[in-house]
Amino acid sequence: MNLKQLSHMLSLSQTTVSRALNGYPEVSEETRRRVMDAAKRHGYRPNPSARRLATGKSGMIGYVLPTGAAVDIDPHFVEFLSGLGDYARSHELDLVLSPADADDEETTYRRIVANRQVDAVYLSAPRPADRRLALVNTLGIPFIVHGRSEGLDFDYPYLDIDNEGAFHEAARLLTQLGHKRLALINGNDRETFAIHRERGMRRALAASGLTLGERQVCSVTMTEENGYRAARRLIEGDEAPTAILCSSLIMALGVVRAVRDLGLTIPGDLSLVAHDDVFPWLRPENFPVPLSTTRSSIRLAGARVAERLAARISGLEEGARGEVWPVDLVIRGSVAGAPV
Amino acid sequence: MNLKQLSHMLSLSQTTVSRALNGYPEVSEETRRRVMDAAKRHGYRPNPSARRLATGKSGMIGYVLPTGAAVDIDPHFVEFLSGLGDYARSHELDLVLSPADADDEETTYRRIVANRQVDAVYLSAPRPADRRLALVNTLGIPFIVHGRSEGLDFDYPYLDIDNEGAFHEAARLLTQLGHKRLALINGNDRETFAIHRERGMRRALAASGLTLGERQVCSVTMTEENGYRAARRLIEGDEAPTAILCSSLIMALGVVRAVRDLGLTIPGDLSLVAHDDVFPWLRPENFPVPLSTTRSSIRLAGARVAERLAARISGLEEGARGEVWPVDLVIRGSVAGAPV
DNA sequence: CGAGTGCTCCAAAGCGCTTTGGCTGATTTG
DNA sequence: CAAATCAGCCAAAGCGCTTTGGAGCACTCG
Repeated sequence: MNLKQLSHMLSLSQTTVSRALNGYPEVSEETRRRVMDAAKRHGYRPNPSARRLATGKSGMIGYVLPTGAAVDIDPHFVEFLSGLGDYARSHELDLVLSPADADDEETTYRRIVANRQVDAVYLSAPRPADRRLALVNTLGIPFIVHGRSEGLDFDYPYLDIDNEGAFHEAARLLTQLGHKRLALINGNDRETFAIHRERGMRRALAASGLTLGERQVCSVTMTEENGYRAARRLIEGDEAPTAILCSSLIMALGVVRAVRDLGLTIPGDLSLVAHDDVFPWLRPENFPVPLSTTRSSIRLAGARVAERLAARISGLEEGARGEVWPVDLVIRGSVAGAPV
Repeated sequence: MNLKQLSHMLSLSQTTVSRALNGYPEVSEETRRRVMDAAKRHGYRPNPSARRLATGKSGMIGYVLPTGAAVDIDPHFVEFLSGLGDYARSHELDLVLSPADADDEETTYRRIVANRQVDAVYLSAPRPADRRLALVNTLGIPFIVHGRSEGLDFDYPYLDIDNEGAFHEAARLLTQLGHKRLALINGNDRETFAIHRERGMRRALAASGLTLGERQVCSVTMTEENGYRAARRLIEGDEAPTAILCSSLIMALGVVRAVRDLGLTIPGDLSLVAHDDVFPWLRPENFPVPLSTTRSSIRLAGARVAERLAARISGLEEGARGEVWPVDLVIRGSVAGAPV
């Protein structure tokens, strides 16, 4: 069933039918109703390729997926996707994942924009002075960044959580509990979120006249194993920390294992706070000792990004609005006063 | 730069240019070279919407993503995606995720097929007599199933791992070690993979004259928490098992925690084997006691599915070929003889 | 009463590509 | 040597939709 057939059986022109369906004003309400009715009854659905060809719009949002033998997609991605999908579903938006060589995402961005495959894109895991943002910005396609960059000479729309504030609060709590030697097990410190977390932590320490030594900061890919290694290195080094901030629950698993292996206890010997993106399959309250966290649902962020993307596509949102969500600090059993 | 412009500057017809570019034979080699050259030099790229409209092909593969407030996307998905992306990237294939209400995926399948949005689709997590397969099969779009269904009156192409064999082997090992009371912590038993695993396990037990009681089998969503609960229920019940098979590493985390909470040890009091899909961020060898596993890389499966999908699209693969991959049984410290 | 004003609706021109059905001029073939 | 064949190219017809530029037809108003 296509437009031609439909309009023919209604004895109307394709123009009128098209307009009726797309809510244009120059068609009478009665006609519109008739058309809508017939369309529904015959299950008419406009062919998206044709529409795209005519309008240039696709009803899809894009994401360039860095891939490669050595590249692992972040497990956070799937939760973000859940949220995105939640919103997208109710608006008949599809998501196009364009796999790209992790070393050369630019070509892919150019391609999907040139091809008009998608109406908008979102970017994630931005770095300071991220070239992708500059590219996408000049390419002129609507976009939203999940996270923030830094040191760019233009503004852009983003959604981020207050990573700095979160780790500031967490560190402040620990210093208030008397901890003097803190350490940070962070994610990849080329990404802005990690930089912000470190910054927040340093600021809190500075307020108590403390500092964070170079050796008290680890920056690694967020795996259980890396959490374990980092924790061992920290604890077995001189100046062993009495409290650790950790950038992910998965790494926290490794920290907990390391602490156990070393015969220490949480929170007796070590206080631990980790960031929780709220996974359904791994929850901080179920850690051997319930884990204190800075919490922010990455899933909700996904839904919000989709919502804003949709708004930008339809012209409802414009400009470079940045949105920063506060992060909850949730205290559980894994923190205590500094050991004496 | 579009076809018209390009053909004009070459003083050729659009027909000829199009044919030259698409490798049709009715164009001389010299002309072809000239055209190819000019196309590359001017960075000509055919507009995919136009091409799609004309050919009906899109260069994209589709996946219907079940979503909903209560629906969590399986974290395995992201690893599968890594593999899929790896292959897709090198073949300029994009992946379209169409979010669907988890209770009504059919509408979405119909939509994406009717719309010709994608050239092929893949389905995952099939159930016995899965209606989606029947639907997709009659819809006539190329597809591949990751996993298998059962009880369907037609054949279909799939890629699966030997779940039954894997759990058969694992269970056999345990019985050989003298275990008499085994238990299974399985995934959702409405999905075929879970059924196969249980079947394999029962078969192995039967061979030793043992059986698996109803109460020795748990079927739950694969989260850490559910693993913990299931383990506690099993161990604290009467007829506590001396060995547990577990369908995922994430649940195994919970099992380990439960065992600890109860003051027991692995493998002294309980032997544990889990299925490992090979996540980069959680590895069985890094469990407190290195975990024995049945191992199969879900990432490789993703790549293979993409490869076969591409083959089907271009007509290189036909028919209902099923492919079943063997699963490695990897013995580590978490199994031992049955306690006396 | 004639011009102006809305309101509906339509024919036709794209959007950029592929593909069908020729049309040429050169080469073979009986 | 006329007829058949063939390689190489082209014009034009779609694919199914949106959108431009009117057209027709009441009505209103000075």
